[in-house]
Amino acid sequence: MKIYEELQARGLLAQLTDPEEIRELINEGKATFYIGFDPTADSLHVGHFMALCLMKRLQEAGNKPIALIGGGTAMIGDPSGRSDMRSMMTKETIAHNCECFKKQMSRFIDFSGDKALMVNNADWLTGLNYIEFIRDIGTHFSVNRMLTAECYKQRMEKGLSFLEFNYMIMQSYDFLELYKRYGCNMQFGGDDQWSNMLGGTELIRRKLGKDAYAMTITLLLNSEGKKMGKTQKGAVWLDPNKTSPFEFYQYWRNVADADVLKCLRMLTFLPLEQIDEMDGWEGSQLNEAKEILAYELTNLVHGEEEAQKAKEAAKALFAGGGSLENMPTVTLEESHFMEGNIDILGILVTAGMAASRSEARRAVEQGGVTIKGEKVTDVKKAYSMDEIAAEEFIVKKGKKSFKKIVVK
RNA sequence: GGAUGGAUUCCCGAGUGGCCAAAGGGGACAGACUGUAAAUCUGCUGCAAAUUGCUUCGGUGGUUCGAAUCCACCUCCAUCCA
Repeated sequence: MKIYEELQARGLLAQLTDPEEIRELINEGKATFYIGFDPTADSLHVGHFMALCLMKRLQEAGNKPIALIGGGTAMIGDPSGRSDMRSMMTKETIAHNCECFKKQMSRFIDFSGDKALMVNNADWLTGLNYIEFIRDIGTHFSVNRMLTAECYKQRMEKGLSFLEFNYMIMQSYDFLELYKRYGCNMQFGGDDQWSNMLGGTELIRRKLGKDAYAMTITLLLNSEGKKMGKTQKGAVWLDPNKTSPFEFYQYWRNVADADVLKCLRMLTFLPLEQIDEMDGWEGSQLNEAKEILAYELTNLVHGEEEAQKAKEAAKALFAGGGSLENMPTVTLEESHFMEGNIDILGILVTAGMAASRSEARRAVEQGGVTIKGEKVTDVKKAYSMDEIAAEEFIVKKGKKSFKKIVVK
């Protein structure tokens, strides 16, 4: 099975400008393609992960990826899929984020030799001369047409600033620039980028008379139609300091039944035959598929050792047995204790399991807190330093939140 | 530049002088049921030394015994006119 067919079978392809041409291009390994990443945070998240996997897959098939970091476009902000304006970021923040992105990407993509490139569009965008630019590029864009694009339509109701309106033009210009500099003939992106991407292919045609292609990746939505990789607390990050491998593992361990197979197909590198076998699984057997999914993804992002640890910890907590070694641990310092004691509310707050003492109090009052297997009913219950240090001090809040407490 | 409408807690949204830490819904959290799923039901949802105290309704001042609510100025947003 060639790469194009594989991508299709995994359900990754959404929209393509020219399916036949693209198929030939990537199957022959003749594509030089780019994917843009806006450095809006200091870590990549699950949404980017899909794009990275795609780059990896295509690179393995002999194509050349360019990772474009949007240091320039980040200063504008993409209005696609947003109902309100982005808050503006400072140049310093953007520069910092770009650095973080670079580090993380190197884990997935082989940048050695000439196999892949990483460039920053700030290199060509920040120096642009306004008059020259609008004469040169602006003439090729019809406002009437731009307004019919889906990404702007949504914003017509809420309001759209001229700044953001320019995003599409900037992104199109990126494509043109990459085509000229590196012979980049294809762009990939999330499905919400479609109209921005088409802008680029058209600009290249008008400006250079050449063909370029665009292809979008299916957005990973859960069965409720919401973007996956987001929790209430924010995105699921790839940076272990922002989302620990254990949390990362748990996120995938807990996906809804309806989403497991889709995730396996779209996110993992497991052979399709193996995934197809799981397709018939139901009930508790489907639970195993979730374990596989969680393990595979943690392995990809954090490595085998971390994946194994997360799996062990999960087993220990939920199924009994397994090792308690690798459970997320919180270390208390002497300053956390008042006269040698710390109360239950203090433990919950310090461990990050409750945002405030009030919240912790509620959890205890409702019978949601267990320590060393025993339910805590007294809000005022306190523990001494020795008690905590003596044996495995496991705090459980609710069904899925566990922390091991140790004393420094 | 002019006219009008608006800004309320995580989100949507009610509240036009005390009965307001602020209705209702969503979400989150906790409990029951379960498979670490979904659905359903129940509780809960500003903070704290907790039958009490403190801080919140875009911002700053003011009126009042008392202001989310009235007044002045400011900031931001939307719609229409230019």
